[in-house]
Amino acid sequence: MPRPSVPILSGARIREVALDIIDRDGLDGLSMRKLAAELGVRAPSLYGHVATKDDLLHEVASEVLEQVDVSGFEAGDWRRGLVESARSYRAALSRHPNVVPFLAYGPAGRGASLRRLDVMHGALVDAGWPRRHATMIAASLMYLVFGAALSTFSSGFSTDASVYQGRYPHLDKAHLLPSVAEELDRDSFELALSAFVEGLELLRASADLQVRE
Amino acid sequence: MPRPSVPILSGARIREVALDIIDRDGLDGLSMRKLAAELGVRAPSLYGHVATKDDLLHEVASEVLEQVDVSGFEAGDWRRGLVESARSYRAALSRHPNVVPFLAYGPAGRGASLRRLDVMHGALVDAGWPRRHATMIAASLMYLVFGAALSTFSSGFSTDASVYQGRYPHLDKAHLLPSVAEELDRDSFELALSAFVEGLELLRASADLQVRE
DNA sequence: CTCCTAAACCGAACGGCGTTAGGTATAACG
DNA sequence: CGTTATACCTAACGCCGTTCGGTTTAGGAG
Repeated sequence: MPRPSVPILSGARIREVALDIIDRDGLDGLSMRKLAAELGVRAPSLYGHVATKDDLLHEVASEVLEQVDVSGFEAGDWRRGLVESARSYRAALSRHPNVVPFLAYGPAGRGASLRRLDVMHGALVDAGWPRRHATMIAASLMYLVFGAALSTFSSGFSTDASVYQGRYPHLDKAHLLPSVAEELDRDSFELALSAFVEGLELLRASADLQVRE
Repeated sequence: MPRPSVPILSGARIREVALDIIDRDGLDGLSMRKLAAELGVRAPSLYGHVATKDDLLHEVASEVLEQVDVSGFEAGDWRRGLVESARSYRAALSRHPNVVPFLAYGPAGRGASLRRLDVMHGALVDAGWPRRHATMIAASLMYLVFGAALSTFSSGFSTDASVYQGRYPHLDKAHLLPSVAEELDRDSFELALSAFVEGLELLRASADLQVRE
């Protein structure tokens, strides 16, 4: 058991299995002992590769966010950039929804995430938005994206139909089926996104903002 | 110490101190033993009043959300209703930001929270929005509100100015001061909110949606 | 006034957690 | 071939949520 001929563990493999467990069992379902067991190893061995569980979670979260693609801004169209980036964020997060609660504890305000925000900010400024507005627009998009990722809505609604029995007369009940809830969540996101971007365009046109086309 | 003449514990007092601890020490800073100690009691005694820690957290979260006021819809103006409800949500959540990560685990899809959504939904339908749109608009507002509550932006940015040293050329650095970050977060929220509502109005006017004034 | 029951707290303990200290066998290198 | 650093291990610490089985007393019944 000591010093195997070929190392069992590596940072990458640990992160991979950790993410698997989180996807399968939820954020609370991940323990260092379980993670070790699934790697064929005992818990303390992990600490040769990972400083702390919290560190590991940050690394996993970063890997998830690494999938986000903000290249939609490259075409020079800020609206298209916003829409496509938002969709990419949502896609990355909804691929691993159980990671989102961890992000809620306060994001890794560093690394790849910041780099993406920097790209967005630069593109918005290039499009003529004032720097402060660029910052606010980027922040707003994060609100939308992370809020949607919480899936507060569908996952909170789709369970336990009996609760609804005559109690909430206005709410329609179609979203009780998981598949419908999922579609509703996607449509809601698209609605929010397009309304937001259209609203920005309106603001740009109406206010004294000189925004380059 | 058994059976004091006047009971030390009550559900309300437990929730109150629990929320204090969460506000002060964060969500992870709350343990049943610490909570008991601050109430002048031992941990097992809590279980006479609370089924489980998770239950307690749900109760505390519900109390926080109880502060949300959706009466803005009563005037019959759906836009004002949306804006004022969103502000009320944000106010309630930013009063207790450390509770938000718990909400991220999946909201209590029941009780007061649903009742509020029902009010919103009803008001939107009364204003002429199709039921499905009403549902999506309510969901979108939740995205915005909870996303903003994560404070992903300012709290993630305002720390550790050294990280920025020349690395993210486009991001301005004004938000590194906490007070500025807070203001920026508020302004970003207002921007997102008004852009969203204006975008909805645009959608209402342009599409084949017959919405009553 | 007494008896009884139920309430409201307690100590001890269980299993699980993240993490550290110290040990051991082997792979890799000089 | 000897040494050293590697990559794993066992044991243990202190914390956690929670359960069990007391123990004392408040509050109502006769």
